[in-house]
Amino acid sequence: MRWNDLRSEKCSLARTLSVIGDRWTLLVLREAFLRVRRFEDFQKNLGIARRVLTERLAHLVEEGVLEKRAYQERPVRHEYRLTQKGLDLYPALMAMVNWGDRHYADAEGPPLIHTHTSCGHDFHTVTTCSECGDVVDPRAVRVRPNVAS
Amino acid sequence: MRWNDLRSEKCSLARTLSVIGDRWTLLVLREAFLRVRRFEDFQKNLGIARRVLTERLAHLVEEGVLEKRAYQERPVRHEYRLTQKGLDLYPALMAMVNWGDRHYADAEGPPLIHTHTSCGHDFHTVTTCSECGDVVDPRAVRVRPNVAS
DNA sequence: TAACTAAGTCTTGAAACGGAACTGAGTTAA
DNA sequence: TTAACTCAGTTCCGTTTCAAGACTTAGTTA
Repeated sequence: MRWNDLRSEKCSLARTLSVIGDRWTLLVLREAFLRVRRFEDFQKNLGIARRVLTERLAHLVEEGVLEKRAYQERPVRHEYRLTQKGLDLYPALMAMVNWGDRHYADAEGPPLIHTHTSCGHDFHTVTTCSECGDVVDPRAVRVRPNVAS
Repeated sequence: MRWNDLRSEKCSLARTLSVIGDRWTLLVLREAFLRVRRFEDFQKNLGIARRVLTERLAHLVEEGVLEKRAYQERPVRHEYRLTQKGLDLYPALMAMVNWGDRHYADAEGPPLIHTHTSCGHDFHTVTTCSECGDVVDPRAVRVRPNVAS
């Protein structure tokens, strides 16, 4: 299976992976969530090959995850900002951060502390059921194909 | 940056990606969550190159995400099962599935329907704050380095 | 005029991948 | 009791992608 085939799979995970499913893209998005916006800054922070960065940014723009806009003319310089669709990836990123925090933190604890400004506390994300609000245990989930589709 | 360097980054996302950060690994885990356990079944369902599958399964076993156990002797045959650490990846997988459902579903809706057996409803996951229980908006989060670490 | 900056593009050798054939231990069918 | 089959890999080879670093372009500052 090739990258482009992923997009046409009847699977939302595969479709998501066709957009963000490689290591560099996720790290680019990490930087974007940390408010990095410029090519040079992405490149310096990540040590990514410039050609690969060019290609990944273009792909994310094409998919509507990032928006490219000029922040000055003469010379024209662009920045890359998360769109709403990009912000919607936050739960996925945070779920991975949480897993890393839980299973790969060193003795001093996780590398970053997250504060929820609306309640004022340091926090981590919790994955709950949209219907009953309880924490979701994967063993309590059954899956069936959507017959309509 | 090479794959192995990711592991030693002071970033939980990078560390997580060093384990599950490539397209095939995530698809292998999708199958595992759908209760696939055998080499041949992973291979057939995914169309993955056998060498790549061998390598990914070994890596996931090494990291403690999957457990390899014999399900018969004579001839010895093994199966791969999610460990608790593997099950802990459920929020990450589901967050990606949700994003795909939201942004890439076709007219008939998402490919799969998930039912929460403990409340009986079809559902999707919601990412909430561990402290106040509200849905987390990324714009309401501030991040700081863990000074202890 | 010279150095500098941002945002790329180009080149080259190394690593990873896809596809398909091959292996080996044991089992079932003729 | 040989032939075909199954599962779980391993090997080989040509193609694709990647890493690293040099080069380019448009305009700015010293």
